[in-house]
Amino acid sequence: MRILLVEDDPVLSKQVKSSLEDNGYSVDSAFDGEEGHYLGDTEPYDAVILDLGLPKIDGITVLEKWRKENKKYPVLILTARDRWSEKVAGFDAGADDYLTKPFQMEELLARLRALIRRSAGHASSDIECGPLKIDTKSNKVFINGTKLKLTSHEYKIIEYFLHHQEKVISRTELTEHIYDQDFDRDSNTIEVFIGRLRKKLGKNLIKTERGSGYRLSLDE
Amino acid sequence: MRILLVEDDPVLSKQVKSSLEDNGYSVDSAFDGEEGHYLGDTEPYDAVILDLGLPKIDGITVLEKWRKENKKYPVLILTARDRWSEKVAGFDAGADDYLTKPFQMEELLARLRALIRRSAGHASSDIECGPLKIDTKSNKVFINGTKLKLTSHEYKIIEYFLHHQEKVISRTELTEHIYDQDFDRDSNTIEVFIGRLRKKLGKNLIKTERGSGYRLSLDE
DNA sequence: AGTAATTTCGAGAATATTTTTATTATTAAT
DNA sequence: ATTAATAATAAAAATATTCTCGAAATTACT
Repeated sequence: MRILLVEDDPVLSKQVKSSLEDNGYSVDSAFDGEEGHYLGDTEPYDAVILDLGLPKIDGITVLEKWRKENKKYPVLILTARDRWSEKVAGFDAGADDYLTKPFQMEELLARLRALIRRSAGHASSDIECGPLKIDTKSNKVFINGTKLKLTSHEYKIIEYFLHHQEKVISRTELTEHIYDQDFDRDSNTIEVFIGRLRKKLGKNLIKTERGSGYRLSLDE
Repeated sequence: MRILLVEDDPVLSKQVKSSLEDNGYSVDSAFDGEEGHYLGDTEPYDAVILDLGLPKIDGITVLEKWRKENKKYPVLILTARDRWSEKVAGFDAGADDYLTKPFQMEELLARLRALIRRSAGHASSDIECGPLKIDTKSNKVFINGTKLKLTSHEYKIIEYFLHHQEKVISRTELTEHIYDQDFDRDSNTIEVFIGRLRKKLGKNLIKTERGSGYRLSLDE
């Protein structure tokens, strides 16, 4: 984990940096707002610790700039002042947390852990198979990057296939996962859906395993 | 946004709840650890405010249970005690923020806003989607820079959408996050609100995903 | 407090889309 | 070549969504 520490007091900065490093972080230090802003702009940090009272550019301004430039890393503001109105301003400028000096190093470390843990919770939800890609969060389906329009049952089916690539899936298995419980399965609905999916996705992604079911696969 | 407030002091609880509601949140209250744990387990909250000193089950234990059960909502811990070692324990149990009593309501609101937007992956308090922009701190909505007049429910809905751009949101999910606990919902309220929002925002921002719900998105 | 204005809610009709069924055509295996 | 399994097509049925209008509830105003 890489941290940017923007703090003008050289004693405190050194002390915090060394504690962070003891705890396994890589730390870059900046000693004024300008330097801090530049580093935050150009390097990919996992979190930033930002003092408010800084030479050259004020901390809040630096933060606002980053947010305007769409920097997403979590920012923990560190400050001597303890007035709540300033905290409110800080949060609304895009700060994720606030800690007032003097502080216990353990508390800083705990807040930092919480911050990083939370910002890590936004992993992608994509699954792919060759030219086919779905985003399970937005229920979107792409073939070679262009979005397809699928109905909700079509989507359920292709999602099930993508979760079980290469596996032969019987009509029964598919039915059981698409519908809840009881369903008269002596109709040809599944076949119809497979047909429609093939028309939309291209002929050769869903193979038919005669006698057993279907299989999603790239190779022949 | 729907909030769970777990606080045993009835005076404070009532006071906080009413402030939250004034600011557009839907609030469920629990008055001991057991009730709190149960609610947090069964209802989908956008954030939880949790007191530490609770009857029946202690706050930290409740939090640990939730995290073990994989509950993801952000938790803000509220406590009279101000010793950092307890804070550290709270964070490591999975808390996302900490506020010590007594506190300024504005600070609680600011921390809550930060928590919710961060958990949705947004850095600053302005969230946009194409021509649409909201300011979550003043609850204002703009389309191409001009301010819109939305009713409070309309605002709640569009805010939820903006926090979850591109995600398909079912009517149920929407209902659960807009209203608190008791609400029948076998009416077409959601559809009516969607209709009105589309009239105000323009037809093509809120897509309907037939069979699943709605989605806020720019592309087709 | 009483009244007016606005907002929310509920029901039914109109519309649009998806799912199912039925039928016919095609394919693969023996 | 015959047969069973699968695919394609189109039309019917089921379902989901939008719209509109008025009643009820809430909020704002005097």
